Amino acid sequence: MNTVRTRFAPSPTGFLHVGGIRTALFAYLVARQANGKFVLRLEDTDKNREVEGSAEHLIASLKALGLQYDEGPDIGGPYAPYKQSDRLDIYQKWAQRLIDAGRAYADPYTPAEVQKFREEATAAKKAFLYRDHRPENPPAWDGTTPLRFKCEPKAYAWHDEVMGDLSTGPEVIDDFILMKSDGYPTYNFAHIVDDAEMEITHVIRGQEFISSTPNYLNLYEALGLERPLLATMPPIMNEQGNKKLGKRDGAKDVLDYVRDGYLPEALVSFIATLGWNDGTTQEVFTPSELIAKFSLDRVGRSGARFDEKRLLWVNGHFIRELPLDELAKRVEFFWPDSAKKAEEAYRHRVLELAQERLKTLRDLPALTSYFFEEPTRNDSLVSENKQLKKLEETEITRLITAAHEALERLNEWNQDTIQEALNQLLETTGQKPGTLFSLIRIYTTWSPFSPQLNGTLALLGKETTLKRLSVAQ
RNA sequence: GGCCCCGUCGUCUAGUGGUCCAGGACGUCAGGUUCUCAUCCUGAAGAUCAGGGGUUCGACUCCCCUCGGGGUCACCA
Repeated sequence: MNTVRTRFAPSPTGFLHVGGIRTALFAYLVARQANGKFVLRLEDTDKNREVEGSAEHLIASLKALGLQYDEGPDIGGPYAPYKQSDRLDIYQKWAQRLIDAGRAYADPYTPAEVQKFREEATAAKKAFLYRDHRPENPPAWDGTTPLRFKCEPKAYAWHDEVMGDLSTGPEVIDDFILMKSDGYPTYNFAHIVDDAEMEITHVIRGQEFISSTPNYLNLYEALGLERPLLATMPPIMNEQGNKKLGKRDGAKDVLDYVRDGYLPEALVSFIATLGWNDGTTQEVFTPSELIAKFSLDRVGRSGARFDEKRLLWVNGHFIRELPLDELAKRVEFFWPDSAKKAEEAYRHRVLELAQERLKTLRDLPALTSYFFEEPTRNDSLVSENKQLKKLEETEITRLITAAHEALERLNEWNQDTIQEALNQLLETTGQKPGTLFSLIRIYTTWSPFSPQLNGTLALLGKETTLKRLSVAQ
């Protein structure tokens, strides 16, 4: 049995969004699961569309999600180079083979002439086929015109690892362009050559390629190549579900999700379960679970919408599952500035209180700033509070003062002693917890919400707590 | 328009002829955890399985048609 080799072959024409990353993820999982190799190949044969810096961006995105490849343009490998623009001689060689075999020929038409053929077909409500205009005696190819594949039209039936059995008639087979007049190969040609040269065993790609697959099958035959296993992914749709998710309608850069405080493993689990599940009721998967359980034949065939709400839930789930030490490392860049001066151990304890409240790491400052800096008094928190708005000003002062006194008497300052003091305070003041505790919380944090009161005060410390409670008068 | 693919709660999905008047999760709503937010727990609403024909003793599951959605028909990938 040959080693499984999968590849992710993006073109460096922009950032990597969640739709693209899923293909990469599945290719990665298939390779890891089989103890095979995952290859990154850059398909940079369209110099007009190439975007400066996007190759680096692509690489950074894969690494951010932990999809480490074994061979690639930046790390090399046994089948280098991994950038198509560095492999032009290879395509040239394979093109020559087709020419020699009489299976490729120079396109003698001007672009305008081809365009005219196309318009005629459209006017006749027919699909355009170049081969209907195949020249009888094409000139020798000198590299300045497109080189076309001389196809052999026929019906195909083939198996797709995800889509199942597919078939088409001969009417979809055409003389597509192999080499462009600028000397670069087309995707259609280059990927087949490269997959063969790089001994790729599984071609995992999006469904936009499904209709050209019969043409690829035809080319494999002409080249005498055994075709790899084919797996076609269903599209990821936008939130409205009416279009393939694309950059134009809100598909976000995966690195933006990381910057916004999403955990890589949450992104990975969420994206994997967009169209795949293991058949049980398990909803979230760690990366190693995915490697163990993933299978192409359990990938669904219909398009799935990208639901941010669910992603948020998955992210919160992973945040809560993280050991505190690990979470501390992950939030390093998300602390508010004021926290950076605080001691590590203190930050750790704040984080512990915040952990179950975080949906994204980015929520951290809003949830914890009052532990590190003096909060800004905001009386609307009192006046708009259901329990507190009916309290007289003098009553508020009385309660805060009483709280100050009761807490000031404490010799030991911890959650338990504080809770005890608060409980006694309920009795002596005759107030309900909903009133008294809310009031104390607001005066000590000036935040719309905070962790449980005794824990908050314990962490704030006696000095800070008393100071904030004496602002009352 | 031709060709190809797809169609189960708002969303992600389980379901491969009977155990499904359809299960789980997100979201929503209600309640509980001495206060808020979150977590956690409990419960509720929510799908005539796109529609119509078949086949069958019996169809979400098989076949056909219709409708809806998507993809493709580039010297883009």
